[in-house]
Order: sequence, then C-alpha cells, then structure tokens
Amino acid sequence: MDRDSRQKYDPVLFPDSDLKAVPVLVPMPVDRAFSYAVPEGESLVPGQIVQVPLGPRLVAGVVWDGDTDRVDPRKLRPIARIFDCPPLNEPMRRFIDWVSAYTLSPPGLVARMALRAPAAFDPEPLIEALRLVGEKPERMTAARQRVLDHAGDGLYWTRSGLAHAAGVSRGVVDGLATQGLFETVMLPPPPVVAAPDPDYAPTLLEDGQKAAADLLSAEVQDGKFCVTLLDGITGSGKTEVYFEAVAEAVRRGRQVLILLPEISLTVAFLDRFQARFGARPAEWHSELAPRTREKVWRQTATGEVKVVAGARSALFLPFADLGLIVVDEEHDPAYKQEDRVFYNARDMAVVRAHIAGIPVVLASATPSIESRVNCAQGRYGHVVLSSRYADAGLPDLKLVDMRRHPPARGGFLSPVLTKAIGETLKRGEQSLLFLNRRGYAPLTLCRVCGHRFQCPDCSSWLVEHRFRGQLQCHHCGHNEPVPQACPECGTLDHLVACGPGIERIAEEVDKHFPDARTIVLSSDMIGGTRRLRIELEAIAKGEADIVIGTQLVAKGHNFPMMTLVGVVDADLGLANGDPRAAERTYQLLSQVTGRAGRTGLESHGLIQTYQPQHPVMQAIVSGDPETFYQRETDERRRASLPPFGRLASVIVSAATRPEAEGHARALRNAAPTGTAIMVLGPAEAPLALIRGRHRFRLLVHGVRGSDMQGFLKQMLQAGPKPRGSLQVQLDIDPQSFL
DNA sequence: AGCACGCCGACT
DNA sequence: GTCGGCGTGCTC
Repeated sequence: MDRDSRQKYDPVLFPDSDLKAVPVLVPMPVDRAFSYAVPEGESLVPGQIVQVPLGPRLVAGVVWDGDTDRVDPRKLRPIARIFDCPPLNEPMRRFIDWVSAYTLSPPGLVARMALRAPAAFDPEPLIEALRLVGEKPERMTAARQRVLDHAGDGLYWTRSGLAHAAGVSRGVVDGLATQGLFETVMLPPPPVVAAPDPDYAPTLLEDGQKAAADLLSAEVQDGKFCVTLLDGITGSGKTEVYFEAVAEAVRRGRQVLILLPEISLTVAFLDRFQARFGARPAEWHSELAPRTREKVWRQTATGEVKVVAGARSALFLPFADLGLIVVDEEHDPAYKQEDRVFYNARDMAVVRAHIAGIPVVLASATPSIESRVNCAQGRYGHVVLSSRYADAGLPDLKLVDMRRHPPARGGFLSPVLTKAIGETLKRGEQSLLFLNRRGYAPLTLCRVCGHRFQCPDCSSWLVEHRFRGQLQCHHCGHNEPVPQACPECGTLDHLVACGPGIERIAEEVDKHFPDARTIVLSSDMIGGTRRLRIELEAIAKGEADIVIGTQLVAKGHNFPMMTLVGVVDADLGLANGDPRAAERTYQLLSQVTGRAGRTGLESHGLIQTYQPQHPVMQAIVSGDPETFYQRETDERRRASLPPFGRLASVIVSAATRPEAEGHARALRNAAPTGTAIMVLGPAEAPLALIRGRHRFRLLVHGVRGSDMQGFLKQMLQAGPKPRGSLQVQLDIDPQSFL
C-alpha cells in the first residue's frame, strides 16, 4: 500500500490518541511490522510473543521496537493473546533486524525462524506426582505390594512411572490413589536434558591442544566478541579442544550453541559430549519430535538448557544468556540455507556473536578460503592444531591416473583399485568406495535415435534409479518409470545408460566380488534416516566388507575397520561452474579419505582421476594444502570473489525465459560500474526453488566497495516484478558490515 | 506466506 | 452445465 492511501482516513473520526497500538512482526513477507491495538489494561514490551488475528487466522507474532505505522484505525485489530513466555531479548531482536537487512528478506519471515516451535509459547503444563503417605490398602494384592515397595522410598513418582517401575498396569496405581494412599502435587516437568557438568571428565590434552584450549577458555572468560578459527587436521582433537571452551562457559552459568552440519549431528557426537560432560546436549534439528522441539525451545528461552547442539536453524533459538557459539565444520556448504530466507549460518553466527558481545569458534580440518583470509587479515584469530592423536595416522594416499590404468570396458573401477579391494577383503578389513552421484546412471539415451531423457520441468538430465525402476530429476524431484521403448522412435530395449552412479558401481563390485557383503549408502535410501542409522551401525560392527556411498559417508561416522578408501571419480564436481568447485572438491576428498586410518592399522586411499596434475589432486596426495589454498586465494582475489569481492544470486521466479531475460536487462541498466550479470538456466537454480516450475538464477557479481545491498534492494523494489517475489542470496563477507 | 476471489478450458 | 487450473489482491 502506498503512503497516500494510508493517510486519507479522517483523523477526527478516528483520533490517534484514543488508540494504543504497538508494532508487531507477523510471519508474512511485508517489509515492516503491522500495528495492533493493545487490549485494555495491558502493557507490552518489545520482544513479547503475542497471538494476533491476521486475515482469517490467528498467528504468532513478536512485539517489535520503534513506532507504529499510521494505519486506518478501522483496520486496527486487537492483540488476541499475550503469551506467558520470556520476550525475545534485545540482542535477539537486533540480530533479526540485521539478518533481515543483510539478506534482504522481510523481517517477519526472519522472526518466524525464531518462533518455529508452535506450542512452545505457553508454559509447559505441570505434571502430577504421587508420594506415598497412606499405610495399607483395604485389600492387599501381590501387584499392590510391589507398588508400595517401590513407592516406599518417599520420593515423588508419576503415575505411569510408578506403574512401569513396579511392573504393574496403571489401574493398580489408580486404585491405590483412589483409596487416598498417595499425596498428589503438581510439579514442573523435568528438564529436557540433564545439566552438563563442566568438570565431569576433563580430557587429558596434549601440549598443543592444551594451549589451544586455554586460549579459547580465556576468550570465554573475557566475554567479548572475537572470532577464532580452530584449524586442525583430522584426528587432531578439535572437538576435545573446543569442549574446554564450552566447559568454561557452562562454569560461568552461560549458554552455549554448538552448530553442526545436520548430517554430523550424530549419535557419535552426542556420545562424545556425554562422555565429557556427563549429560547430552539438547538437540535441535529438523527431525526432532514436536514435543521435544517445544521443550527445547522453551527451556532455551528460560535459560534452563545450557548447551544446544543444533543444525543451522538453531542459530535462531531465543537463548536467554548466550556465552559462546561454536561452528563445527565451518566450511560445510550445509550451513547455507537456500529456502525463503537465504543465509549462511556460519556467517550469521559471527554476526550473532558480535551483537551479543561473545566469542565464536569456527572449527574445521579444511577451513574455507573466507575464514583463512579473515585470519590472514587479522580479523579472526587462528589456532592451528598440527599433531595427531597417538594412533590416528593418515592413510597413505595415491592418485590413480585413469589414462594409464583404464577400467575394463563398461566398468569404472581401475585394475589398481579392484586389486586393492581384493587384498583388503582377504585381510578381513573394510573398503569404502566413494562416488558423489546417486542412482545408476546420470544420463540415459536411445542407442537408435540418440534421444536423451530430459526433465520436462527443468531440462536437466533424468537420472536412472535402477533399484526403484525410475528416472528421476535430481533438481526438482520429477520422476517417471523407466520406459521399455524410446519415446522418440519407439524402438524397444535400446536404451543405454551413460556414466556411473553408486548403484552401477555396486553392480560392478558385485561382479568382481560376488561373495563380499556390500552396502550401498545414499541420502535417498529407502527406509530413511532410521534405516541409515541401522546400516551405519552394521558397518561399524564389521557386518559389511565393502561400503559404496555418496557424500553422506564423508561426514562424522567412524568405521573402525575401514582401511581402504577408493574415490571412484575424483574429478566429478570440478567443472560445474561454481566458483568454489575446487575448494569443495578438496574439502570433500579430505573428509572421505579421512574415513580410513583411524585404527592404527595401515590404511590406503586410492583416488581415481583423469587430471592427476590438477592442484586439488596434488594437494590431496601431498598432505600439504598450503600451495593449493594460496592459489585459490589468489584466484579469488583476481576474480573479485568473496571475501575479496561480492557475489549475489537473484532468483527470479518466472514461468518463461523472456521474463528472466527482462530482469537481467533491467539489472544491467541499473547496475553500478563493475557489476557483471549472468543469466543461468533453470538447472543452476537451487533445488528448493524449482518445485516443478522454471526459475532462473541471475548471478550478480560486483567489485569490492560496491553497494550490493543498496543496488539489489532498489532493484527488488523498482524492477519489473514477476509473480511472487525475487529471492536474493548474497555471498558477501558479513565482516565488512560489522 | 496463505487465502479468497475470479476468470477461462476439459469433463462427470 | 460444473470442476479446477493459476493470475490477482489483501492481510494491521
């Protein structure tokens, strides 16, 4: 709505002085807070969580800072409910405003991320507890006696807890309660996790680790904003080192957030935490049960929960008194959210820490170029752990030049790799084959007419999934059954699969080693996360000889008997147009090869490549990434890419290409000098944004110092609007805005 | 973001 | 004759 139409209401009929209104952020993509009338006799403060009517429904909103809009009093509706819940504190509100401005997303949608626990805003209901006070029931039975034996300890029991402990049905306990044998009280529900004990089992640290841990602990003691990159090779005990900083914060009664890529939030991590602190951290991720989710949200807001280990969305939890943030695996691309609000949780963690005035630790064995440059420029502290734990030796890594050792016809494994697998099998040890491609084959074509199977919605190749009998689009999720005949020429049984996916590698392995027990792991596995967990456990117990997997095998899991890692196609992903392709490949290959060599047994990594001279391959086998990092940094500087320059993707939702091109034209006309704009096809749009429609990504590339935010904001407001809104993903180092 | 309204094509 | 596709507009 424009200003004129807001001001045309009669101020005499509806004098402002009669109305008390407050600004409220509602979960809607508008650029400001809406105004709501404050109920008679109530007073509200910014940050309070309220329920307000919005159109036909009731939604949760947050009372915001600042003045209310001048809005027609006839439109003003009253706040429906004020939740009995701690208000979002000032740093949290400033954080939401900052993220909103930086990511060019509506503040209401950012606030919504902080309110993602629907029923958590009311206090948790009290639970009924029973304490034995009576002597004996009128009639004694064996079951009743068991209940009395258990309840005789004078403690409070829940009805179901007592029944369970005594091994009787709830009816027995209820019967005794009716006879007045119990005193009942209403107690607050137990905390969602036990309190971590900072001195439960301190790890014995080696000298280098001790120095690093002391430094981080001192930062926590200082309680000021600072960023430290904890840079330690695989097996150097990074986790144990930052646990000491966590312990220090807990000792001081403050809260800690440990961010992890979702996939790394494993049982193994939680167990390690428990071993150190005697209790598990509260978890926060997408698969949390709704009830647990509410408890964690609520108890984080009240300050009861001290340590949260969570995926990127945990950054928006309303901590009462945050004292430290740790971002583990800081280089991981999973920290990027590309849905509605686009942000990189690692960078926003730095912002949140800055606003809260607390330290933040970024940990990685393969830090991002951004973080390393920030260290080099003195903005981040740099702590390097260079030695390894006693037993954990790195595997012996070798490149397999595929031009010299070609696979058999129709296969993808070189004789060098198959021989090594055979020897590993003979020793009774495990092998891991890594290929970052799901399905059977990435491209299917008709041998007769050359027809290639393409996605009708987004024009990328359809991937055959032979286990499921489907052709799938890995971009938008479109799928169809594999046809018998070519849809173009009608020829039967002449479709041919091109290139390998893990299913095809599994087939090849089966041919070579028919007696080996193989497991195929990928994110789209039938049976979901639960099945995945079971399979991982089976592997850890040695119930598989050969594991074939996509990138999910690269993360966090420990395979005790894994002594061979084979990378099937190390070149995959090097040439995909992403300016970070080489960096990502290096990080991924480091992680995957790091899966072996954790046992003290002699272990090997064989990396199949057609480009053995490529800097990534050289960096991997030399074990010295410095040359590679330097080269990548120089390249970034030369190309004005982050952190030296600025990069933004503007997602244009458009049903037709001409519309996207219209936007590109508009952008080019309005762009400051030194800004390049490319139109990328729908295949480059992020998966979450396609949903069966053509969407285009405009890559805007600006030099350092250009006002990218201002330019894009202007463009979003003034440019030709397609259906819906434009979404912007910024790759700008937030340090320059702090 | 949701949701209602409203206008045009293919069907019980 | 309706069902239902998505284009448009609105929400304090």
